[in-house]
Amino acid sequence: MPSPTTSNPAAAGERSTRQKRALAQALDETGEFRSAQSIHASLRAGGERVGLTTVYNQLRALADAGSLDTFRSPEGETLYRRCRTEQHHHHIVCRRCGRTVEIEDDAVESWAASVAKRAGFTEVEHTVEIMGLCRDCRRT
Amino acid sequence: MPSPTTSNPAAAGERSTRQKRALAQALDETGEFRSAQSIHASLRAGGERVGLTTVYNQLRALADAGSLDTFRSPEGETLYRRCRTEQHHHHIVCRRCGRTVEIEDDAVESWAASVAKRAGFTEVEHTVEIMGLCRDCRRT
DNA sequence: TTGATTGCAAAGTGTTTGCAACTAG
DNA sequence: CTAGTTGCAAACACTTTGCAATCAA
Repeated sequence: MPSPTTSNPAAAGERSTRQKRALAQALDETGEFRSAQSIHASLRAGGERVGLTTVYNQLRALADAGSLDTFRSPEGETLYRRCRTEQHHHHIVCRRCGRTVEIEDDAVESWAASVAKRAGFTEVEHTVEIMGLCRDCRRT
Repeated sequence: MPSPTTSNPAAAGERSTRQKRALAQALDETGEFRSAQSIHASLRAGGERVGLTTVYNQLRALADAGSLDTFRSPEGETLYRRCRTEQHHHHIVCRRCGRTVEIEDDAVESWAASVAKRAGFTEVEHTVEIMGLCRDCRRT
């Protein structure tokens, strides 16, 4: 999306609600990737009264705003995690257990940029998916 | 009678049907990752009479048997591709007109390999999508 | 013949949306 | 007040399953 980014991060009327706070806390507690369903279950288990729809709505909003990293598990769930690095980055995903490792390496970034430029493309953006077997899943 | 070690994967009564053949051909034609829905649509468009259920059934069977690689798209679809050992190439896609340019550059290949190795992953494979505006679509 | 295969219809997932009630500012 | 939020219920998209009809060997 060639977004003319007219969106101010700390945008207009954005309220602080009990639900949002609970969700934010849940995300901070476990820095790992978690599914909406799982987060919702935890909140409920913890006594928080939050609707599943709200969890979905908020997670998507946060992800769209760039505050959360997302990735699809092999089982088909969308997993969310608080962003750790501000910069654009990629992940390696274990195709067996779904475990992910973050990649912070500018090499691809510049590679993609130069390759695109050479082909005459502008306003470039890219996605990279690396899959493999992690150490633990290596033998079986 | 001595039980013959039933360890042959491609064993028992497996039939050759029109549908299976069509599906196999579709998979061979485009060596890229494709969704079940997309494959089914192509088959239908090509005049083949194949049920969506059958496409799903066969793709899953083939994947379980290890004949197909699978991977989840960010949109939530399961993508299938015939297994292969040979390296693949990538494309840059114009997000406006859809024109694609082939990328021939091993840089990413080795980058992906080294990054994966550093993270302790094996049997690695990757996909790269670069999108942008091609020369012709640059100015509106 | 006979068991593998097909594919319609229906059931299941995870996720999104319509929208009336609710609430922070 | 009033626009941002909530969450139930219903809609959705993708995938799987039940099962009777079909068909390859």
